[in-house]
Amino acid sequence: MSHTKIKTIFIGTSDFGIPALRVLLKDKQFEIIAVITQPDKPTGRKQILTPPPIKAEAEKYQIPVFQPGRINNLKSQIANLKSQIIIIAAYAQIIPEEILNLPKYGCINIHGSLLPKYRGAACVQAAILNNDKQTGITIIKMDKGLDTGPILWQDKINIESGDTAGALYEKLSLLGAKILPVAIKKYIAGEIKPIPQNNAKASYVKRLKKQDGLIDWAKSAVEIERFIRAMAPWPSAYTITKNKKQKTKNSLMLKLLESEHEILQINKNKYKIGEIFLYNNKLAVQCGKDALIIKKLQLEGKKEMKSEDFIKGNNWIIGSILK
RNA sequence: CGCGGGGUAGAGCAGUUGGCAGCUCGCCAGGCCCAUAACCUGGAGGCCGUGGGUUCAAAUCCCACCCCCGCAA
Repeated sequence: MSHTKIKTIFIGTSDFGIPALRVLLKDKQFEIIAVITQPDKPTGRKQILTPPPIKAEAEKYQIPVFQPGRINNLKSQIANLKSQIIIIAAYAQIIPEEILNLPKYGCINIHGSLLPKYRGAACVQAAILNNDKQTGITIIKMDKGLDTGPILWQDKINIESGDTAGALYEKLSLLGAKILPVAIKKYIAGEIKPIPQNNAKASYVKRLKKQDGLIDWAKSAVEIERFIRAMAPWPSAYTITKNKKQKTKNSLMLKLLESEHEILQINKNKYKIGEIFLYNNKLAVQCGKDALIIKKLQLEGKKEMKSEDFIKGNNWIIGSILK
């Protein structure tokens, strides 16, 4: 390992990359010469122009920040920086091949799944949805494909039974920060050789949309419980219910935030699929198989609340059918 | 000026042709019962988000502001 610092550019947008960025900033073997992130965007209810989390972090350390609308436009400047390596974590833009080839050691990506499984954006959610017992972080050397580059390092993490996508995302973010410097150093020292991914085992998960959170009550309670965790905190699992005041509104969106499945010994003909009923004073919904006990929910325009509290003022909902 | 919902008892909600502030749950006391988280009776608990205005009279109508939330991003 040389005594000079590794000149590094960090590219990322969401807070997923923040722990990794911090670790690199503290590590004396790295010198972050620039951070590239998405442009500030209007966000929140007032549409206030807000910088991406990574930018806010970089500015604390007076690191130069670039925010190109398209990273391709920044090609020459990246070349001028003469970085030896580029780290990418959740940037939300495709990096063109010409840029990938600029740094001596190439571009390194932190990905939140055990590649080649779950290439793409919704990798964390996919692991929960598919009932995986483990997921992890894969450090790859990027090539022109989407998350297809050869693997430098991989580390696993257990998925706990109550893990939401949000919780898992955070754990993975920390895991990524832990293994990233190790992987890079070993790679630069020539101690590890990138291993090509087995494309035959690859799967791809596309970015989620709000609409993907719609619950299908015909599925089993076990599946829906998992679905709710996978959609939390975003896009969040939701269902549609008729409003009590049907004259003014047709329907309301009901977000389900936390639940537990329970195998109920009830007559199959007692409740219809999607029907809401009380079970031990708790809110329950009949699913295709078994029933789901709802613990926490949120009505459109309201704060999230425990289902017991919700019932106190909304018992009209009992007996209605969710679709 | 991005669109929209909301602030009423500890919690969740009703209550707009202005007219004594209600419901469910919880809480307190008593009763019933072998017993109870069940049931009955009684009770406490409110600046109706804030400040103005209209009115004999405002939770309700008008104006301004604060706070919370959904969509969107």
